[in-house]
Amino acid sequence: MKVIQKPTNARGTRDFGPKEMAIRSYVFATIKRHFEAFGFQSIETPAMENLSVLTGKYGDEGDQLLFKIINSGDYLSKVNGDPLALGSKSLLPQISEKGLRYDLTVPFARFVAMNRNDIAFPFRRSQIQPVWRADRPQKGRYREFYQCDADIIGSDSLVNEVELIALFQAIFNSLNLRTNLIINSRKILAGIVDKLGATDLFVAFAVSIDKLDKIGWDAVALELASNGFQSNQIEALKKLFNFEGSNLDKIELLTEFFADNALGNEGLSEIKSVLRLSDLNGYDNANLVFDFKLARGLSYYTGLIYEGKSVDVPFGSIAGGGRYDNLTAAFGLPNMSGVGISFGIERIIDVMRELDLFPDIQISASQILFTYFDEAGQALAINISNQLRKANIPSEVYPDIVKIKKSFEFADKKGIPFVGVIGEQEIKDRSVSVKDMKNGEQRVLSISQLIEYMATI
RNA sequence: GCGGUUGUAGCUCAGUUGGUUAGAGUAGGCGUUUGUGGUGCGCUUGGUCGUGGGUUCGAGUCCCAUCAUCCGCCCCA
Repeated sequence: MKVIQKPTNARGTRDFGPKEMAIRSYVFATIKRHFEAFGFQSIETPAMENLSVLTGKYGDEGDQLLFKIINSGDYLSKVNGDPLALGSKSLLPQISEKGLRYDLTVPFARFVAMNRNDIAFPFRRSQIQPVWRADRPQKGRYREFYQCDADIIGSDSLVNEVELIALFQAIFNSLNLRTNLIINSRKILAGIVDKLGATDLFVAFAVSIDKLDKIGWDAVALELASNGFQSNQIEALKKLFNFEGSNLDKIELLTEFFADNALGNEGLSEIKSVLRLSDLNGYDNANLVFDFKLARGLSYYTGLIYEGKSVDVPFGSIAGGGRYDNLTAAFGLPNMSGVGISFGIERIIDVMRELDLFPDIQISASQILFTYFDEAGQALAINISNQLRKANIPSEVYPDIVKIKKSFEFADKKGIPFVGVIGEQEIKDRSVSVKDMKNGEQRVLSISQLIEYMATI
């Protein structure tokens, strides 16, 4: 038969074979373990949401990256007017009412608004599910990827921020990955433009400043100028943003800068509290860095924001989050402040792979493969295999009567560490010849001896 | 959405200024005398050269379009 079509993955998506899954499971399990240790309760939400839930939460850019699902049935027949004349923009709402989730936070906000009466606040929820973005894929960027979210909603205490920082540190400590957790407050950024008398330029300011590390001050200054900043304002910003120093030095600098600016000072005192409470944790490979350049894109953040980065591999951020005060208001539940952090497992894995931090991840497979020469051997193999499984020893039976060499090659290729041979003599004695594939040693064991032996491996 | 890169066997790639039946390594299959794998040796399957047009006596090679890929930008995990 001729293959008409070359099979490929949809753009920006990947398959995960057994080897990748072993790695992924390990990272997922680590994250999950810490989520549970901090008392987060896991939930799941559907892959698709009504577009009304998703749109308008991520800014214009985000809205464009939403995957829309076309309505079922003869969707064109229900369109009001000539579809072609309408144009994509006005046609869209008529032919699509659902979309794939873009992150886990907005669906969570919907969940909270819907279940407000059943939830004990403050609610700690964790959620590990894939999200989809119609982005152009490139290095470290996919169209389908998992997020691992932990949020605390229904409390505006800074203790929650501190807890999430501790969670961040605990996870990367376990993964043995050196990271910086960069923190800032949207209030500080807002305070800065306030102080300069450029309050309405906040968004342009945040976007440009965020790029400072990447493109350098001169390019940022140009961008600021083209966005309407005056040269004296840019001079003032230059002084702030070219400053180098410790967390405390930066706080000192800003204290002076803000003077009587209420918003800026509020942000600053939040940072101070968080730093003070977090200093007690004592994790040494997850540094806490206050950096008032950090802006972050998602438009719903209102207070403290964070971003985790690998120290050794520059790869964009591998975790991020912040406080959002009004997210559930869009779903009819006002005054519900929340704070969350999201771990980008795809990038964490990419970074760890780069650093070769997966030393002895075992691909799960059977511990022993049974092979035989005839139907009597086959029956005994099935029987013994089931006895082993009852003792929690993964095992499998080679499905065919073949040259024994073949089944040994199979075990070798699959990484099964033991092969049990059941021939005439073994059937008579109800025993198994067990070969250790690593060193080639072979011994004859009774069934009960085999179970005992395999259990000690 | 914008700019660039690359598309030849399952995978990694070669293919000389367009010239006969398109190559290698690796993976796969068979064998190496039949109750024993990893290295060796021998044989072997497998490609309408991303797709569709065009130029030419002749196209894997040149031109156009299209799709996919990877890398930047925007934005983001």
